[in-house]
Amino acid sequence: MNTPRSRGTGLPALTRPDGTPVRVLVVDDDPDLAEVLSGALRYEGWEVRTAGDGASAVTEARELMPDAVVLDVMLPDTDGFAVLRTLHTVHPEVCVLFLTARDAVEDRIAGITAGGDDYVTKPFSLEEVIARLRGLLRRAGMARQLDEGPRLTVGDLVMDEEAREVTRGGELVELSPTEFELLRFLMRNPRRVLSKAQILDRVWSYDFGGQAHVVELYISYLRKKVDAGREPMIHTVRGAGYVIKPVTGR
Amino acid sequence: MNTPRSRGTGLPALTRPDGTPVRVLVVDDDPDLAEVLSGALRYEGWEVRTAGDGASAVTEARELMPDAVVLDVMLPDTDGFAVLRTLHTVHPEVCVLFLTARDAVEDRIAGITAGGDDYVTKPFSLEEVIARLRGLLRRAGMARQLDEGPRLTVGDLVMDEEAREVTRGGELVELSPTEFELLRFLMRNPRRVLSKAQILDRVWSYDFGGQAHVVELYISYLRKKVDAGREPMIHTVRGAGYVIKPVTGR
DNA sequence: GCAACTTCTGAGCAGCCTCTGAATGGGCGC
DNA sequence: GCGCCCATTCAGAGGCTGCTCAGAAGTTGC
Repeated sequence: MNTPRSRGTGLPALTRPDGTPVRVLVVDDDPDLAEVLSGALRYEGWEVRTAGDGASAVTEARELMPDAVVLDVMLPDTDGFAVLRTLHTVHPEVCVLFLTARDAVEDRIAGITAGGDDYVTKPFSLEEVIARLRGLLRRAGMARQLDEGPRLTVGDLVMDEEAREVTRGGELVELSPTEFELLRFLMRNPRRVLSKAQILDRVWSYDFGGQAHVVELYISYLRKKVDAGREPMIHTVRGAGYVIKPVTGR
Repeated sequence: MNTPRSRGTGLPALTRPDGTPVRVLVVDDDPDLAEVLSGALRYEGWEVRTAGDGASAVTEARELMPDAVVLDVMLPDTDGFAVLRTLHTVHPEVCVLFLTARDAVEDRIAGITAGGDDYVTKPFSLEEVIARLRGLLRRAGMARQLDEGPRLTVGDLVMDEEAREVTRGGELVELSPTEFELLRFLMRNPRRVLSKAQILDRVWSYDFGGQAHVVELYISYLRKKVDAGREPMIHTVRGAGYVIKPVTGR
């Protein structure tokens, strides 16, 4: 009860300095997407509210005083830039993660994100959004009390998220982007069996239409690189999914 | 917790002698530009306020007692020089960084800035503004506890910001202005993967409309000069961006 | 006003990454 | 022990990313 834990992951939750849950506001005019996002963020143990347009976003923000805002650039009433400015005048400390279409006018985004803010292009994977948000909050000084900082460790497997570097037993392991994200998801849930459906939902973009077969494929890629010639850390649970756990700890 | 760190970078933050964050006032009548600037400065771990005209600038300055002011020369009510004079009577210690159009009366600027202040011509890059501000504050005796002064080091790569000189393993490396600024940004964030979008935001002018392709190009220029025939320090992380790190450091 | 340099665009190319399909292997229920 | 089904792996197509070259346009300094 002392170290707060997020509901979903086995890791200590990322909380505010006073121990209360991180507060996030999700702003998107697509209710389905907002629902998926807020579900995933609640799973992280965070307090989430949603808004469908710029006006209610500002209202909600005033009331909730969120630590971070996930903000679609294209809104029915205004654009994200105006909302950002209002938010910052109301609450200068808030971090903003923008959601934008890949081919959207990137130069405008470029200006917006110049500060501590960040953006993700649609379609994104939930892991990516969560990772970016965690990065933003960490950099804003939110992570303080519990930090392993930006480093994930399972046994002798270490992932440095900022440097995007993975080592096993001190040896460098080179991973492709998807492999990296898959491993990150596994490592953020050590000793927990993750179903292929869960993995697909989290690691692949929400509009991915493919089969669960890709997960198997990428697990096999990971094994070749991470477990190669060593005591395996990635295990199959037949009919259920996959787990990662330290070799000794069993 | 002893050495204060800036929010964004892993570097020690530049703070006031008493350890509190540097305080900066941004004065520009373009709210978008003011927003981008203050975002970037907050990212450095500084305390920022903004003002849109000369009158509120003076009011804000009286209240905040900033260490530095970023001041647009063209303001709706007065010009920057009048503001400067008022500021100096209120608060003689303050440093001023002027923002000015390229073809503005440069001799007037030159006269004013003789007194230790500095100026940057629009359109500027955020890295440039930040570097100038750091320089001003350092020269005003703000740098105190930390570091290295005007020298950045990553492995055997050394950058002297004031002399605008770069050496690798003692050998001089000659760089064009853009190359220099790109390398500075990389070296201020060692071991951290920087996306092309991030790099564009920071190193190129805020009005640059071009593509991320230029970043690749300039990275290749840098490699030819910095890594030429040596163990490479600049690494590509496919799908993520670029990192600089010392060769030995793994 | 000329020369040297700097910056940026476009095109081509090489290699990597992702995903599909199919063949093979292995565990588990019956 | 048999057969089914789940899981693993291979091979290859296609797309995409990043690197480099060449050249045009703009800028600076003499």
